[in-house]
Amino acid sequence: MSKEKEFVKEIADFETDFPQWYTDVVLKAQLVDYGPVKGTMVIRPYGYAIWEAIQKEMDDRIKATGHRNAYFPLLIPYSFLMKEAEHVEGFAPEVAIVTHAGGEELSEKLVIRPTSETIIGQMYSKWIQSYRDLPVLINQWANVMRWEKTTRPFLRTSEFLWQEGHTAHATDEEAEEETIKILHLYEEFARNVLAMPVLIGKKSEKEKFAGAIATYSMEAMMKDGKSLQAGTTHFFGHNFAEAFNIKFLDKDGTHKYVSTSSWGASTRLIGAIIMVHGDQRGLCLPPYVAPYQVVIIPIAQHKSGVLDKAAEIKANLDKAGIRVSLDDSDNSAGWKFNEYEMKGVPVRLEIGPRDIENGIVTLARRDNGEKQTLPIDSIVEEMPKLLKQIHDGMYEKALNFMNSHIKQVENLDELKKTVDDGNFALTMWCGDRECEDKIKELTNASSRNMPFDQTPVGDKCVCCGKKAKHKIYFGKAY
RNA sequence: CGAGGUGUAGCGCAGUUGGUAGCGCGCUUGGUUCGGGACUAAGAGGCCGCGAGUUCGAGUCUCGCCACUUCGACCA
Repeated sequence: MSKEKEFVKEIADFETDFPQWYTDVVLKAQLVDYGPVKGTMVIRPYGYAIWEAIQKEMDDRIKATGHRNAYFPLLIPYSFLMKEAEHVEGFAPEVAIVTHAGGEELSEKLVIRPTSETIIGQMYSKWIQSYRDLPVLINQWANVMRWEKTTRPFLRTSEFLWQEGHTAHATDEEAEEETIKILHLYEEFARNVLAMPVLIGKKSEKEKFAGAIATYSMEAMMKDGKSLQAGTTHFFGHNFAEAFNIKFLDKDGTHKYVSTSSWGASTRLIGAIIMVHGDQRGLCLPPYVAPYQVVIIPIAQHKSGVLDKAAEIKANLDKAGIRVSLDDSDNSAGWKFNEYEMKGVPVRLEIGPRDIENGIVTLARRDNGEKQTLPIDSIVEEMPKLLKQIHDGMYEKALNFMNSHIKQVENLDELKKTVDDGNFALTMWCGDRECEDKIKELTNASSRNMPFDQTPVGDKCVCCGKKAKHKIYFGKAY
């Protein structure tokens, strides 16, 4: 067996053992390490750099829609969590609680935030007095903790990083409009930054957020045909306003409850990138979030001039704002090729004595494996165009994959077969919780969401056969 | 919480009937290499998960505990 095949064997087989492949890649590409506390992960510099790129792009978009960043405390009085009935029911089983501090038992237990609706609601009740104070549009970048029973790096960890937006509005219409506006922001972000196609729509009652009137989500399809909820937005109406007494004096001189929304996207997006774009060789990072967009591998670097030329190319790309790394370690060139392919670097430039003689570099694309040569003089000019091409190619490929794995179904047998084969099922549903539960029990698939385009694909519920109310996606999920 | 599995070098593992602690990778140093995971020589590295017991003697046998892990169950 060749060395190359042995290497490939080191990562679990992509086709047959996708979960293990995922874990291998996450650890071997040095995105994370397991933390000493069960269920936590240490995000290593290479993984964190992806998060920083996501943060920057997302933050720009959030601010462009008029939101501002703020920060609220990590610890929340236990009583706050208790104020909204559904919310406490949803989150109580998975919160971590601080009982002691300063060497004494606390008179009131403190919850480590699983999400910040409650503490932000408390503050909004102080801050909001008049219709002139509205809307309040605040976002925070923070860590949260949910004590999950089983965990997987990025996809479900006890502690994770996210942005959570919390808004308060004068009317329900305005608040719901906000949740849908942000959902579209998420979709645009996934498409243009992560090269990741998603399905957006409304969640069922069963799947919605604890305490919400309506929850919307973007669902991405992983390479094994399972779904990952990659971002959600929630419309609360008066639920939290009543629980936290958030009222304003309106123009007509009467006190009214505000209407609130919240929305979040987390480090789970990194897991989505891995499972949407990865392949048997490892990660394949979308150019706009890749910590290094280009890696330069000098060949026979001990020969005079090679490292100098490589450094010169790096300096020029640096100047042009391209994220670039030069690996001048004394590992062999072949080792480096495999290393950076596993780490998902979009573009590799090889520069050796032969290239220098000819005034060219050899260029290899991670996304499709194509190799070409490029005059050294044109690298800086060509690189942004190439990165765009790679991004577009990756989106196209993922979109084709998703579209070819969505099947219309009309009955339970078809639904089961479809999701078992690694597809999403698009179908009609009567809207009853009973049918949804039955589908989950029979097929292990859950409802994903109901698209905004509700053009029917039938008139009978896939489960009970009665008149259908909603067009909806079902799929197995992470 | 239920059922299984595993704890031995940084990582992955072997260790027979109880008798000096091993292998591969990685790491350090030197030499030869360098266009798809190079070769070679010499090194460093151990509380065998923790605690009790049996024994002349325990990585190995017995009991207890702890941790991790897989599959369920649970779950934004």
